[in-house]
Amino acid sequence: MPELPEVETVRDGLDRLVVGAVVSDVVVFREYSVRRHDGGPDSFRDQLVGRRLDAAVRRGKFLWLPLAPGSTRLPLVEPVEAPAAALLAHLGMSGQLLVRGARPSGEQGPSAVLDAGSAGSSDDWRHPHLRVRLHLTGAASGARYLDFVDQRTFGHLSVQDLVPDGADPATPPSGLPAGHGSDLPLLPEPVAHIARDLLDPNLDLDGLVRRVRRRRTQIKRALLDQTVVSGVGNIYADEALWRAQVHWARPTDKLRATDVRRVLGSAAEVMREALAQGGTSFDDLYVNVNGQSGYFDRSLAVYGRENEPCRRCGAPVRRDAFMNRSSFTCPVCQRPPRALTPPR
DNA sequence: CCCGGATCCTGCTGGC
DNA sequence: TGCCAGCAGGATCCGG
Repeated sequence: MPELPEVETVRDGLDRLVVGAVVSDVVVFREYSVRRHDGGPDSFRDQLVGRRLDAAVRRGKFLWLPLAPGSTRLPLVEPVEAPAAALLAHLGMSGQLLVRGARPSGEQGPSAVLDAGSAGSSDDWRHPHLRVRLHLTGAASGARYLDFVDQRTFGHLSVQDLVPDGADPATPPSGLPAGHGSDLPLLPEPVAHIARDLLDPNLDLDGLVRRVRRRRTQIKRALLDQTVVSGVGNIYADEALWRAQVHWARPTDKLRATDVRRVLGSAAEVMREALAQGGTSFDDLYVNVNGQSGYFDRSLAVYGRENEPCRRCGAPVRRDAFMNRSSFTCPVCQRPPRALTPPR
């Protein structure tokens, strides 16, 4: 499932392969995939055709490509005006953004084969779950299509106005890694209420610890609340809590600051490790822009490992129902709160 | 404002 | 073999 490391992997691929390209056409195969766009598929197309994809930016699990007036000519001078709109993407639980037709380049290493899934077929090959296709011109990589593929359709694309950061208007100055975007003062409107993520260089960690401890909920709920801290999903939440040896049901307002800090640090750590391995995938639902899977699932300590031995103490991993999904814990390493001592 | 549960959707899996 | 319930889950909506 795409969480922060997977989305960042995609962002990096888009940055390298489609930024600078101009959208020459848009085909929406499934209207539901642009349901968050105000005006529907026709408006979505109208607002993209002729515009240049100017950057690839991410916050948490949201990803966007700011739009600029289209010109296939390489700009000699940076545009004076900031883009007023962006193509916004959320991958949901099965969304993929696949770049097709790009030429391999020496710098891209083994990820440079960009036609995964289309070997032997024509350039117009369509994935069975293709929902939206952007036709591109002028990409330095040679990319011809940007395909939004999404089996379970929780993901979506839209064009959104860029607005000031609602939760954090006093944005620190720039000088940050290019492309990350935390130095950009404007966000797509649906992202304005999303908190900074744990890999954001401008994250206020002390403020986040205080904010978590002010809440009256369970620690895992706080971790999954994208208005508190973004980018963490069910998988990395369980992995982070296991590393920090904190049970998911512990009440936030009774946790020590040092424990909250350790949980957040573990989450950042596990996501950095996953990112270094190209993200997590259990099947082919998550892939990078080239259609290749990450390998982090081989490193998971508890998620999806019910009844298998804890990698730290050997006790069988326990699965609990949680928020209409699952939580995986080591019953020995992660002591449950007294109020919730589980049966058995 | 804060919290938590229901809901959207598709395809695969497992039980009978 | 076939059918259907259950499951996966991020963000949003809505009721308390």
